[in-house]
Amino acid sequence: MSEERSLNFLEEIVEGDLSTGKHTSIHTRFPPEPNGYLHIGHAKSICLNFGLADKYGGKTNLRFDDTNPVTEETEYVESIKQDVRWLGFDWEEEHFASDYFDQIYAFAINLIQKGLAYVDDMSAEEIAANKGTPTEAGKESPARNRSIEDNMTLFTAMKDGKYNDGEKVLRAKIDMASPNMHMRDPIMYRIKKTSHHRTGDKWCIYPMYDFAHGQSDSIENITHSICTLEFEVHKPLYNWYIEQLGIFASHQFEFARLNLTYTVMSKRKLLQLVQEKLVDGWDDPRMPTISGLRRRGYTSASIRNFCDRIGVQRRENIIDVGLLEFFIREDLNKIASRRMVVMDPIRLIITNYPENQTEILRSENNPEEENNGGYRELPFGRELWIEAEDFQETPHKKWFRLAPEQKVRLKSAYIVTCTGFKKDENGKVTEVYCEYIPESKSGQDSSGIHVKGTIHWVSCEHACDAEVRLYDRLFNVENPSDEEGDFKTYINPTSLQIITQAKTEPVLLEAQPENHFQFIRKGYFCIDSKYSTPEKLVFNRTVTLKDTWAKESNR
RNA sequence: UGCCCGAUAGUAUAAUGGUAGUACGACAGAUUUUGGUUCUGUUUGUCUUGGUUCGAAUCCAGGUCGGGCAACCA
Repeated sequence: MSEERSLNFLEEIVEGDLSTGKHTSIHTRFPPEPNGYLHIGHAKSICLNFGLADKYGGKTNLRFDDTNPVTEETEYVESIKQDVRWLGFDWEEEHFASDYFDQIYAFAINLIQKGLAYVDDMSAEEIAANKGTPTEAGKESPARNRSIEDNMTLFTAMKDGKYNDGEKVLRAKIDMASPNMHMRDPIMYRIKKTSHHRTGDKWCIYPMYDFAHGQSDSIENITHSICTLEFEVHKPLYNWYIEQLGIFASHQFEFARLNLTYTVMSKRKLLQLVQEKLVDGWDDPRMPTISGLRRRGYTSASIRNFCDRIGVQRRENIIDVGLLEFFIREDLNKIASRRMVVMDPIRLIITNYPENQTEILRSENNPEEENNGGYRELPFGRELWIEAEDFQETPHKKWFRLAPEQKVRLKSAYIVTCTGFKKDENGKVTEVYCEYIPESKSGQDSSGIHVKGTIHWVSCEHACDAEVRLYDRLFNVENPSDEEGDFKTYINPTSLQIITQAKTEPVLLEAQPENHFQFIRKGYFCIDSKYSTPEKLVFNRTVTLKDTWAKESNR
């Protein structure tokens, strides 16, 4: 089934480690900080970590990197778990860095007793000032040569809450002249008298990322600790702690994070959009979050396929958001039920069709499926809603929809010939008149007439009203973070268009939140899980159909 | 101006010293009761300069360009 693919660099590393016997099995982990919602960039990491373990018969843990109580919340923990599951992955073990606080504390004591850590009393500003610059060595703190006994006493006092935030820190004694800034006596522990979402007020000192992450990996026997490129400079420190502590040697490997055109991906920026109410929450369908994509109508399979296709490398990249759209169209084309919905309705009156007559026609659910995915019933009558844009008074040269005297097929119904139209006082066409050809009925057409155009329609008498939300990219520049000034000035003002009076065929009343639809000739849609009610349906457009006519007509 | 990383069509991604291939996009055509889908074809690329070699996208050296690093964030 699966095509033959060459190995990515992480797979090569894993295969190497397995074949040399360095490891007999592999263990990865996905380590989000619960301070925001997961986005498509995390999906790449999730697919990587779970995919790698799965491919080589290993295991993957879910671990929450919750070492900073100021930013973390249980709400985020729950959403992260839901999103990982929705993406189709199940973790081996669930952990929290906070579960290891006792052990990490013991690691700190261990380093103090080896003379490799000391309590510093300088302020944050002083420490920064003494750190030097990338081209200049830092200065050693006067506290650096405190005795082990003093350090023990002071660190215990820190833990016991004898000091306020910022008064003391525990630092590793490494090298203030290192060319790697992270090795210049990095901070291991800081005081934060803040309640933690899991440990409450048990602790008032919390380990820094660097003094928690590698140790957590080690405790869980993670063999391959995969993270993004910006952590590359942390690796020497990651290794230093593990070495000095003499614990299981996990190894860190870095890959380039995902960037998408017309999208921002940093949690900080996404949080801003949410807090400043520029979007409707983390799950706004325009957000690149997993929950946003889900609400928009993306399938988890399409996201997995996307992540698989973009691969993994160590070079910076920005991927065309069109590729994501390709994968969702590919998936939805196979599974979405076809329905007819008119978004900008005008009346089409079939003058030679009997008044008060209704016919029940049938139409295939999905021509891509076996047996057309079954059929649904479609009421047809003398007056129909059609799209205003499907009629042109003076047609474009390659136009093959409705125009005076032109013929068109009404999808799954009859061929009609346009005989006239009516305009209102503003010159807008409000009604189009036509005559139908009784012998041209869909499925039993004996008319011998072939038309180029087919349009969708909904019976006026049977139509249901619905709200339809059309989404476009959130930003109108390719790389908002690259532009001058505030990224928010590049928000696309028309990224959400709400159509309140769309006309739908009656079977859509049965639509369920998990259903995917193709509104014929319009795009893929789903029920909005947040605002749709049985009384008032609200649909989200997942993505448009490819539209070669739009290109042609714009020439 | 220190350290680290990277550079293959428009965007991604292969080729692991031996024919630069694939996907998306773009363009053209065929099919089509969705201007959708499907099918066919076309198009565009190894950052640069040297070196090693019978042979270099691949190895080496210099350059150029891009990214990261100076939070008591992760």
